[in-house]
Amino acid sequence: MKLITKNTDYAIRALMTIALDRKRFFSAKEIADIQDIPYHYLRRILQILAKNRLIESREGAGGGVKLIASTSSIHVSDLIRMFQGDVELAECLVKGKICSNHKTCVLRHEIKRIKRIIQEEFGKITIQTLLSKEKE
Amino acid sequence: MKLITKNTDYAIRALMTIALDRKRFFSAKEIADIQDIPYHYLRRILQILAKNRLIESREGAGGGVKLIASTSSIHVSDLIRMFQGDVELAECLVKGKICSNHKTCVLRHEIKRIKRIIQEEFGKITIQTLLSKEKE
DNA sequence: CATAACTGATACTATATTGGTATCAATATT
DNA sequence: AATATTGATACCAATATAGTATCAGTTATG
Repeated sequence: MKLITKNTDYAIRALMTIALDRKRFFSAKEIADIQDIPYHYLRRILQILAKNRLIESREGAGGGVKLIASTSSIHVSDLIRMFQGDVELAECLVKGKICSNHKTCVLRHEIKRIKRIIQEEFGKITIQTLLSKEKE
Repeated sequence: MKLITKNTDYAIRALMTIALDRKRFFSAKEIADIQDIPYHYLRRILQILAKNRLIESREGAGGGVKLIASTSSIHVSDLIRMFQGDVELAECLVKGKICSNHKTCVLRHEIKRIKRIIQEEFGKITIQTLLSKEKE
């Protein structure tokens, strides 16, 4: 059971890296080197973060990305949603046949409840949290 | 994010089905028909449940599987472990290079905590629970 | 203004995981 | 002997994740 995939993980690490200096632009290459993330893969991740307005990018020499969202407003749950899709509502299988019967729905209900918990827990963790705990 | 995969789901439904009559043997075909699960796939799942001593199987005509574990002793967390592997400890990437640095470990720590919670929550749900809630 | 250092967009490939099918031998019932 | 079953196992398909490559466009700077 995998809660966090590599792309989410890379996104978190990239954000933590550029949070260290909010003023300047970090190039993808620089971040990739620091965090040992495959360059091209990271580039795509950064593009997604940019589209979601967490970072701002600048093209051209001396360009790169810089953080625009506040570290405490970036919740890990948001990143998971961005990169792994939302808490997928386990569909009631088999053309409604099963679902009309209560059996599976009980399970679905429980799953939904647990997903809500997970969402909440990951919602408590922000880039800020991670950075501050790191210092301790 | 997928918490429960189809094989776990099928296993749960198969167990709920055979729990309805603990005395007799249900053939894989019968269960597959009732629950609309692909026959061959279900067969493999039943073999795993048998190896884990949740059900007992009998070969030959009139054979099949029957429940031997008590419904309240079968926790969904166990089934998840059986079919989806255990709470995978997100390995500290990149040959220790990253992990020596605290950054990622903070995240790993949080993930472990959340996995523990999930494990606990799924541990609260048993086949018994599902069957009784179904009746309400 | 040419060049180098960048990102945007996008297409492609590789690998892993999950879901599903098929087959044959062995066993029990009738 | 025929039939209905499981055991074991190999295979294939679909999907998701991870990673690579390329080209066009942009900006800084010598």
